[in-house]
Amino acid sequence: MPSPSVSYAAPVPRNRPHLDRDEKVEQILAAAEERLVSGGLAALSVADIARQLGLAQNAVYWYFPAKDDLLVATCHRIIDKVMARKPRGNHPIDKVLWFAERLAEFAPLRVALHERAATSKVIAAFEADVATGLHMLLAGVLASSVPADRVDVTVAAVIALVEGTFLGNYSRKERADVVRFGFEQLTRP
Amino acid sequence: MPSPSVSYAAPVPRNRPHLDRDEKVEQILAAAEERLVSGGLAALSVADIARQLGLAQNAVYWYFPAKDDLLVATCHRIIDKVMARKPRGNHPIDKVLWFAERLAEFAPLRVALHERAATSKVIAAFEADVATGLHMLLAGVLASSVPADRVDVTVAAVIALVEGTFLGNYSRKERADVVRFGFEQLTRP
DNA sequence: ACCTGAACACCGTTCAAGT
DNA sequence: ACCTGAACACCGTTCAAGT
Repeated sequence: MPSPSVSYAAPVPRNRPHLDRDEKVEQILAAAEERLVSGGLAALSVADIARQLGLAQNAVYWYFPAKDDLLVATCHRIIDKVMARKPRGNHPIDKVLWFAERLAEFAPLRVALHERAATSKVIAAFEADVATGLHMLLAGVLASSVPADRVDVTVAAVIALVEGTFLGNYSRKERADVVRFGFEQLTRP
Repeated sequence: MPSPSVSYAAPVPRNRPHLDRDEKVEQILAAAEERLVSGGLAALSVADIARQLGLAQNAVYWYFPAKDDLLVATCHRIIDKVMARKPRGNHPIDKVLWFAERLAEFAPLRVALHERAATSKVIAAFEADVATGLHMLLAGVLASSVPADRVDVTVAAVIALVEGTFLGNYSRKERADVVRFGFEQLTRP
């Protein structure tokens, strides 16, 4: 009779209730983030993640009922990481440049998110949330240096300026130059 | 013996060399444009187009060796249509607003193009071509109203501003307001 | 030159079943 | 609660073959 230590049919446990749930979610999100940041939406594949983790695809579907939910959760994770870090410098332009650089790291993600928002309600809602959050954040930064009746349109223009560079092939320095110039012009009295 | 007029097995001719080649390409491109403009890259499917035209998928692959080539050709077609129409008004701001509106009609396409450029060399090259073309066009428009040493950065900022609105959920009027304000500020001496 | 048929390797998603 | 296995309907792409 075969020794219990010899397991040729199931080298991987079929179930892992002993592991912490958050830890398992974390594994999935980490794998998703890696793919998403490096290669955009096209690189995010549920099947591929399951393969890497040695799971069946349905193991992922247990935690995230659809790919869009995984996408939203991953974006949330990334944004939280960014927000945890605080920008250096006190001048508005420094803060804006800092955010522009942080966001630029995830430019393909930003684009991918908008692509999916056309089809998925979950993604559209999330994108709207992030947009208003970003708008309010920047409005707070500009409140002291821009006349009140111009804050909204200025904020919208600055955000468009920054995000617009995501669609171009900018180097780090080129983007900084354009954003700096644009910001100074847009916030002139 | 069966009458030659009864054809139960092949109601559609298996080949159509009698049709003009350009006309067949046109059919494919029209179908592709329809999907691309309405639903972005996700809605562009070679299989789906072939289904609509009553062809095998390989019939499409005969004219376009890969999906990326079909995408580029469709974008070319759309851009040519836009460029064929001339903007009204002589002031720079009128021209910019006109272009912003035209481009906005194909915002999902612009985003989809950038998404694919990360993976496909064909798309990347096309995107770069369009970008330089647009840059030169706008530089010509601004040459008379902006100091020479500022033209490049101003053009880059204006393009980023316009394209940045494609990533937001703007109505026609909101976009016009933001672009108008942004353009006036960016081109101030 | 032009097109079909069939296959390949990949998706996201779902159902039924197991522990 | 958690996970597997198998299937479904869809992709883009390729090969071999037909006219």
